[in-house]
Amino acid sequence: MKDARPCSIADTLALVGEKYSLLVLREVSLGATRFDQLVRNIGAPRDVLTARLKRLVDAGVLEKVEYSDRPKRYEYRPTRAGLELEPVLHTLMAWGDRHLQEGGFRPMVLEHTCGHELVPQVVCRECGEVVEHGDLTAHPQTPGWTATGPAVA
Amino acid sequence: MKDARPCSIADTLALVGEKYSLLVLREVSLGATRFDQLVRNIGAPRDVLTARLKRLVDAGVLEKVEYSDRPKRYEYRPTRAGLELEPVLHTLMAWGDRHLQEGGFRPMVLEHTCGHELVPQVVCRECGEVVEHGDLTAHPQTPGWTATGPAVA
DNA sequence: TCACCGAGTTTGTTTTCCAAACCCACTAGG
DNA sequence: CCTAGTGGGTTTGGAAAACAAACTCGGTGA
Repeated sequence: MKDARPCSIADTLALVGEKYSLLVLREVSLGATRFDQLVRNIGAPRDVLTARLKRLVDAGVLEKVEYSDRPKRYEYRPTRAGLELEPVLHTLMAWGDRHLQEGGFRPMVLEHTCGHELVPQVVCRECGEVVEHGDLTAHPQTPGWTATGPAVA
Repeated sequence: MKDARPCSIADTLALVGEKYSLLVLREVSLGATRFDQLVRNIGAPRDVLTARLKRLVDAGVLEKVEYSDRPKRYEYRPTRAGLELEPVLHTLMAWGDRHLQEGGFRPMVLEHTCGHELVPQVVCRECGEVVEHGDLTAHPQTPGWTATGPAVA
């Protein structure tokens, strides 16, 4: 991954894009914050999960909190930054619900305080409109890069 | 990944969550649709990229389009389903811009048709409110599962 | 005393990733 | 004709990561 386009999507994925990392975020958001719960609910190998948790804690997305000494036991809670990844989870869920669940099967429904089932939608903060592909123009800010690739190549 | 929570987030990630897959979507959304462009702009090994493209085509997220016979050459275009993954990219970008780019460095700015820089936000489609963590309640629809794990364990 | 629990760590094997080199069809230049 | 270059891959061989299962450690409860 050298000489690639500088991009905050790639940078974010470098932190939370490894296998299981976003599922860890899903679990801690739902309140399953302990190691064995994570192993069971995600189905990840324990050693891999250990590595992911360490990385997420180091990145400031989770914090390791002692919930018992004697024996020492810890749980993993989402930080503010961690909770702010929920929009990513919601857009992934929305896409899966729309394109993957044949027959309308849904394993989980999130209810919004407004009383309805949550159907997440991305809007422009400025004008409030739903963001469509055709409504966007890319402006590269890195010398040598254009929207479709390196300018000097 | 056996016996894990049934979940459309996990299902979606199983399709597009492997390393580089979402970056491929980023590139084709920006108009870089050819193999060598993808290799250069993403920085992925060619054989891995080949595997990802095949998977994304099989999943119906990309389509392989001939743009020249003699010599046969193909490009990869996002399908409608592929373009509908853009909200995922936008929320990843928003998080990275907010938490990762110290000093305000930005490699790319997306301009919305409203004339402002795009700052993506997830809202509830029903009421239009910005979705916050505390405003959600999970309703499991799978027998044996609750919000925090298996009910029968 | 013995079984059990949570939270990992260790072990040995299977997969995947990776960079570099190579291949093939074709085009352009000399 | 010979050679170089381009686009879109495939092949090769070694390094890294994932995986399941077994094990460890501190402590509890019967």
